[in-house]
Amino acid sequence: MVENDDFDLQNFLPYLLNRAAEESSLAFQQVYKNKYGMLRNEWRVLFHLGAFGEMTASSIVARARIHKTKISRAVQKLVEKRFVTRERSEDDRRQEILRLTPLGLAAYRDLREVAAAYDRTLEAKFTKEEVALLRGMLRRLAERG
Amino acid sequence: MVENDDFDLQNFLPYLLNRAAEESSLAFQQVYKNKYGMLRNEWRVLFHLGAFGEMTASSIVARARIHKTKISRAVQKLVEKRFVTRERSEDDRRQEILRLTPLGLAAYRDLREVAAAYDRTLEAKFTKEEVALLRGMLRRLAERG
DNA sequence: TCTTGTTAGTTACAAAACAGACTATTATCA
DNA sequence: TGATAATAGTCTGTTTTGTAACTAACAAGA
Repeated sequence: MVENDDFDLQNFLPYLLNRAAEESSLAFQQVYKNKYGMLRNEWRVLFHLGAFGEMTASSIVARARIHKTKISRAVQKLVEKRFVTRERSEDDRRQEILRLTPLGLAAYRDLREVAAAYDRTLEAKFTKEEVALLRGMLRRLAERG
Repeated sequence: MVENDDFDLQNFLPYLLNRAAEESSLAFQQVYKNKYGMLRNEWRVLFHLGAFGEMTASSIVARARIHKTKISRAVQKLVEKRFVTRERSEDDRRQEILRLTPLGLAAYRDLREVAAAYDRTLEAKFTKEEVALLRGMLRRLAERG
């Protein structure tokens, strides 16, 4: 029987990452959920459109690595909320060009401020160097494969 | 509409943490899902029982910070799979004492090996010092509040 | 033209998560 | 003691997600 008393669940990186991700998402989640009735995928789409300008659903899929069915549903909700418009592309009529409405832009700007402020409170737990290292490591862990 | 601002979604810690958590959970998830038909909360319960011995549902709730309805359902599934037994406590008849069966223990040991090996491949991306720092930071981020 | 294949996005149905009500048992305290 | 609150755990109805099939538009070769 294989014994491995060195293994500790509390040190298992996927476990720690999940716990940290869940806990650190809570406070921000309260805001976009209570103030704008959004779900996680909705603010992600909103932020992509706010940050990168008009995009198609598939370009958001490629950039955010969220499954296309989630994007599809998030876009539907955002259109219902009048935060986003969609227009069929002339170049390729399969594509829909997504854009923020003025209402969506206002929500984006508001939430972006909230996110930036919240990020600063998270960063304040560590030194600048630690935060930079953490971001780099998280990026490597988030890579495919 | 690309705006000039200092906030970058790609640097937002909750976003990075979620991405890293999702990506780093995938490979291990394949194993406990395909090999044992388990869900995330099921392996978490299994690992708690394997690591700490017999526990009640509420002590797992306290330790793992998973909602009690999730624990309840995970335990039901594990009992159906013959990995776990439950016995009503004599001291407090509201409580149920959960224990791994020999089958459950074997699954735990197998998955623990897989987890340990997988953790080593994640760690191999960084230096020992970086990994230690990462764990410390993730723990602080996972703290309440 | 006629396949055959690819891509954009939606839909349908099952699986799973979430939230709150609920039962049963124990604890507290006037 | 009796009233009230707290705790352990389950159940139920509603959302949300996951998976795969689907429509529609484009593309490329024979």
